[in-house]
Amino acid sequence: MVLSNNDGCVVSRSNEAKDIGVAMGVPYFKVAHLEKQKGLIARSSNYALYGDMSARVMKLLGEFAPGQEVYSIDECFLSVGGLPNPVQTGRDIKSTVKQLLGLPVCVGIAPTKTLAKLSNNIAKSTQRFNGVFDYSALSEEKQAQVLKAMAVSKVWGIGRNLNEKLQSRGIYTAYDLRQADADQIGKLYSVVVKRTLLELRGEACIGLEHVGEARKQILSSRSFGRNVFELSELEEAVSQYATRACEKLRRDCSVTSEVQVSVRTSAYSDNSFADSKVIVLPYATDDTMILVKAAIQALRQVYQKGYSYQKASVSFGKVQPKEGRQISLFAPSGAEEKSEKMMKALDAANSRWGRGTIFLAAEGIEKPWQMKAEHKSPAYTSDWNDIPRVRA
DNA sequence: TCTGGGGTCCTAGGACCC
DNA sequence: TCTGGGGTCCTAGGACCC
Repeated sequence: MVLSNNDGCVVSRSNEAKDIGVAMGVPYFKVAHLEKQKGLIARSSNYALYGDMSARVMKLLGEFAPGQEVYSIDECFLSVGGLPNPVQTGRDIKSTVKQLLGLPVCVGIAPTKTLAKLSNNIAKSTQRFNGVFDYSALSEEKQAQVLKAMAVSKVWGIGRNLNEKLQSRGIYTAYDLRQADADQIGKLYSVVVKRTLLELRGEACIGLEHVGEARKQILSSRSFGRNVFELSELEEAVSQYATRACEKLRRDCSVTSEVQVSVRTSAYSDNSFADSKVIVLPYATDDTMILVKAAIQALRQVYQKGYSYQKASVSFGKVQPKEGRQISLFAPSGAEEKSEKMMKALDAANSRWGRGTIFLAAEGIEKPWQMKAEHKSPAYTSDWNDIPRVRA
């Protein structure tokens, strides 16, 4: 099983782990005894490894179709409309990824994203389809049958809340939703649910998004490895999170003028506290030093002595493209160029010699608050020191 | 007695996703 | 003792404009 950040919860399980009763999302400490009793193996999240393997898979998949949207670390949509035999393409995808990268993938084929997700779900869970399921090739009766067998809660876009509301109106399956009155559903809930309904009918309402569009909000947030009481330690953490967020910001070629800092105690604590504060800058920037300073300023306003803090986060709002931004009328002349050069040098050094090669002293050195990752697998594909040894 | 019409922008909060 | 992180979109309501 794979654990969330800070070795907190179970976020992914092998079939063997499921078989011995490890539930999705349970806190690690509640199943840790199974390691000794049943041979359960826990791994900390390893984003360097997953990110690298994901990039390889996505690059490969992109070669199979004219259009691609990378939707998450392990999913993408391909537009196969113009291809002569989508099912064959699906099989080719599966065998190529397996051969070149050693990873199993499943393919769902349908006229809309919502139906494609649903089809993928079937490809994954029904053995006899061998990992490729084509909804569009089914007769109308078969399609209805498939939708009747699918709980509405499993439909993409229907979460817990909507599921409850829909059930109270007698809508239990994907089929029930598809047959409902679209305008009425739109009025009762939202256009989002109406779109989902239309997509189930095969009417494409959610287009393929362009890859590489800049984010509108950037967040860096972590739980601490142990509880934190002192402002000085929170300042270190907030400096580090702001630094991370700045790296993301510059990678997107964006700037921000709004820095929000949040802190909170554990939600399970008796003496709980949570607050946040926004600092608005006079002009948008991507300069780590300016943004860290703003973050610390916000933190000092939000900090209250006497609480046992569990988590802090830094988020940038009002994120906009760097190109064409409004520059400052009052910044000292030459400051922009200087900052530009400094950030370039910083990013170049950290990219070449590894994150944290050059950092602000405000982040601290020892970092006793750093999150836990006590069961981490090696970064096999992204760190020279961790390259698998075939023979020694 | 009777007080317009047509917009935009912003924010907080809720819902969803992986 | 111990309970994740990072996003998106939509809506309602307030404030404001001419």
